[in-house]
Amino acid sequence: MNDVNGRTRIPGTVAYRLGVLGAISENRFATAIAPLDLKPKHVGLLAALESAQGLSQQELATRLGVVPSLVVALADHLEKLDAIRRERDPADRRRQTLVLTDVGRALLTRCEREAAALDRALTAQLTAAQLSALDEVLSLLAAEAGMPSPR
Amino acid sequence: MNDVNGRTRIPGTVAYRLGVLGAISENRFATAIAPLDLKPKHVGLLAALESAQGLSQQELATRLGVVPSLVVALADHLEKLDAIRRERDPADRRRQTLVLTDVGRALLTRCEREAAALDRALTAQLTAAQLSALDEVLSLLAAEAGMPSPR
DNA sequence: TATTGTTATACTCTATAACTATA
DNA sequence: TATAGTTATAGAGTATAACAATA
Repeated sequence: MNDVNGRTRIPGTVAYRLGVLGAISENRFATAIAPLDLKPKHVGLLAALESAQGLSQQELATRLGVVPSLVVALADHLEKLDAIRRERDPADRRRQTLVLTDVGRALLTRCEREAAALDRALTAQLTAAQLSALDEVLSLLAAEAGMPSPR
Repeated sequence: MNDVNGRTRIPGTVAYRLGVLGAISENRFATAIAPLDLKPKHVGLLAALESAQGLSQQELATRLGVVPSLVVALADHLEKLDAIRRERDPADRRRQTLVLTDVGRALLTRCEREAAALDRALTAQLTAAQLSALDEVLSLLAAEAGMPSPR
């Protein structure tokens, strides 16, 4: 597919194109949510919390594929926005359980709308068949890449 | 496609998945070429130079979608590796034309092999039909995203 | 006066490692 | 002694802005 005369041109590789496209997608999403004072990683944390309320920061770190100290920074910011609350686990007072507040849920909803709009713009030229092929292929690639998932 | 009960879940969006997948791809490529003392952006510059020899640093900055001062840093490093040479344009002595050396071409070839191997690993589970659908869809997405291309 | 390349500087993101408090 | 979270620190990467040389 990318080979010409047995040579693979870098800009034609799936890896290269995914990298560039991914950076553009993330940039656009970051721009869209900037007015909410959120960055993509914050949204990842909120989404992870929504699907599994009351995770500890360590668990979050694993799910998001980041280092625990980064979760601290993300949680600090989200707490300042009243989007989450930290609650001590009574059973083990070292652990802090993060819970989504109403404000956090509302923020997440607004982010979802932005993401949906971005998706529409991005996939505007795709037929329904191409769209479902994309969905399928992204899932296969994600599995192959061992993509950490907040789901 | 990503909507459940009229709600778009962030982790299901094309934008989100492209972002994560792109970051993973870039990381893997970065790891693969680290022994060559190169980063993905260096390879992007080499690839751009190969398809259009003798570009100025300004032109490169535009093609790569980065700021001119970053091209200086990338070119400094590549020059130290003897992968490129800077040549003053005799017609306009402010301009410096970057040219790929034999060392640079050899490095690029090794990067191409790494990229090809990465692609094989990434797309191992895809059928031929899915692979060509992916190719097509990536091109459409790239066009829609206004992806800067070193080609 | 405008443009090319460079340098100086600063900012964002994230990781590593040391530290505190609980266990 | 081990673990959850935090803090302090540092590094990579990249942008902005001031500057020098040339047009």
